[in-house]
Amino acid sequence: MRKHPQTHETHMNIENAQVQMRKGILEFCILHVISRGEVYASDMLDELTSARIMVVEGTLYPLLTRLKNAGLLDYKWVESSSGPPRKYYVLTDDGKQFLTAMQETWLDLADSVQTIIRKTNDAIQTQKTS
Amino acid sequence: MRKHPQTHETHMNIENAQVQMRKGILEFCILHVISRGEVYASDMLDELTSARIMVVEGTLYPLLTRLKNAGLLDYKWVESSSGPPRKYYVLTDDGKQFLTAMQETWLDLADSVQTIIRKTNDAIQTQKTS
DNA sequence: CAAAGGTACTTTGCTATGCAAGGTACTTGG
DNA sequence: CCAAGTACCTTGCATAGCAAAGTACCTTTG
Repeated sequence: MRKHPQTHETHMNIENAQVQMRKGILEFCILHVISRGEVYASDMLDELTSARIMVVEGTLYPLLTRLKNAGLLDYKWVESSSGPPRKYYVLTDDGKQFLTAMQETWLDLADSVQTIIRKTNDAIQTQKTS
Repeated sequence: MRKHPQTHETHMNIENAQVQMRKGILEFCILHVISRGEVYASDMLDELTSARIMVVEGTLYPLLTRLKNAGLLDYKWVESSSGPPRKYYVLTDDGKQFLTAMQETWLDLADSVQTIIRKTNDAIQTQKTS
């Protein structure tokens, strides 16, 4: 059964654009937070929220599972004095290496976007003075 | 009864991470390039490639269609002296407004990530001096 | 004009992944 | 036992990047 005609219906609003922009960067940010020392999911949620990077459970848990399966993370169960046990995560050696590579990617990307923005500003200046 | 963990087989390599990071930012970069003046797809590919933002036809054309359908872009056909006619794109007023909002989103995001990176560096310094 | 080659735009099928919502499981206190 | 709190997990869907294949138009060459 064929799908709808190719309407490309979208939710092209700024909220959705923000969601799209965050994609892929979450992974980087989470590795960063874990790199500082053992943390469990709620710690990460707090950390990221305080840095204004919105992330929810339904995103975080599958992501942690993927990173664990990829060998970038390891965890141990730790009893809590007030509730169920928690999974405390740490980076593996592969994870540390991966984080370094991602940081380079991020810095390159941020630089590239800065280049785009600057070129636009240059173009506007040229228009004004001509 | 706890179920078995799900496998979540992934391609957790740095190339894929780079792809993920670019998502959502492409839209912003393309709006930027178009904001400078009328361009057609090959112009955009050249511009973005020269800023080291990799993008291919299979990504660009559907994205342009989405942006057009969302009312952010408009285009006109222009004859070429050497080949088939080209679609020259411009931003609509909505598109300009949207670009402004996206730029704010980008700057916020870049700042948030910078905060994360700085906090990690602070944590490492504290570890060393303790 | 027919074939070949170049340029430009489009579509298909697949995959990854964010997310809302709902579910499972353990602990403590009444 | 039941209710509330905390923590971790799963399901189902939508978005969007991408490789590759397809369509269409134009120019050049014989």
